[in-house]
Amino acid sequence: MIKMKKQDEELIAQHPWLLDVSGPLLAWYDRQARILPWREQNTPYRVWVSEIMLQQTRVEAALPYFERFMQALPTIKDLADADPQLLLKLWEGLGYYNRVRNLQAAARAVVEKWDGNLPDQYDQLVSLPGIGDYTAGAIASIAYNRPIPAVDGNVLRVLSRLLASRADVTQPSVKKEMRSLAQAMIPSERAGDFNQALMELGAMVCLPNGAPRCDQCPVYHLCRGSQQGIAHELPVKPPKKQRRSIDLTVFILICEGNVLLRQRPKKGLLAGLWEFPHVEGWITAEEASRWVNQWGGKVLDNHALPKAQHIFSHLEWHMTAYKMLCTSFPAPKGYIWADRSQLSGQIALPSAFRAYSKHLPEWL
DNA sequence: AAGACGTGGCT
DNA sequence: TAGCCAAGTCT
Repeated sequence: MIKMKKQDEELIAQHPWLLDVSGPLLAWYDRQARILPWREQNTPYRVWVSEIMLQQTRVEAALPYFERFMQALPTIKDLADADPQLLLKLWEGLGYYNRVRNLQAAARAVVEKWDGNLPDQYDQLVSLPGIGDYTAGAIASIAYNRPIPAVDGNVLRVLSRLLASRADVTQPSVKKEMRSLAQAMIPSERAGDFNQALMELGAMVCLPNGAPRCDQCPVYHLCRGSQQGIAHELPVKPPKKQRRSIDLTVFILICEGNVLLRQRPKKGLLAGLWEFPHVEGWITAEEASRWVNQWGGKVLDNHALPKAQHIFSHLEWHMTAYKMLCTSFPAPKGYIWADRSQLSGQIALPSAFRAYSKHLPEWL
């Protein structure tokens, strides 16, 4: 029996009926759980990689990446030794690219400190880069069946509704309380299944956007939110702030079957990925040609492309672009002339330029 | 504490 | 169309 902190005991004592959730929830999970590759084979490494991929990312989006990643890098040692550019290529299009950098940094630490074996202790897991409170709990419980809570957005939503709580779930203090409650709810013999069942319920039944499918819920009878008719209003979150908007002019420079690309800085947005050269603001075709002249090339043909936009979480790019066929010139420092095969095998381009990059096969 | 950090799907 | 938001972490 895991010892509970005194505050935790008092907290769950206020909601003793929450202890009735695990029974029906696990019975539902046993019937309805999706078959997922990291569930079929829940080795610590596979669980770890899946949890990192699933951070702020839907299962359907992560699925193809997971299979490819595990095939390319079957062990933690392989991950530790991998070429960082290959890692970015394996992550291309998944977003939040720091995740894969941290994954490798953590793999190297695991090889050094624990001979390549992922630890099973929360404190050791949470000390690794990219593994926060949620992920440490998820790995400890799912891979090692340790009774540690794994409270993600799904669980916050499910618990808010079960409790009919209007507390702001983005507040760390509220998350902390939810973690304490989730901790107390864990049946120690099936910790991993219970945590996954809570998340699965949130993903499949207790849906966000005011659309819970309460008629399908195995713990409907225990849910204060549905009893009070407010489940669809929960959880409560503060309104989002407005995004910053940036105008960009993108240069698609093409010369003899190659396109000019440059690597983004090591830190910040899309760090380390490759991109089309661009300048801030919208400029004319003549001004764009002048940039090429400055690099030592002559524009043979200049074609304005349709405007495109890309929405990030915190900013928006409004892009216009010129496709310019030009004479050969040496790539400036930090730039490369990339051909088709490099693009398909080594160069990781962010989806932000997809409106233009999708045409590269025809242009090269 | 609040903002940076991607992307795609759904309403 | 525009907004919401998903198995969060780091600074």
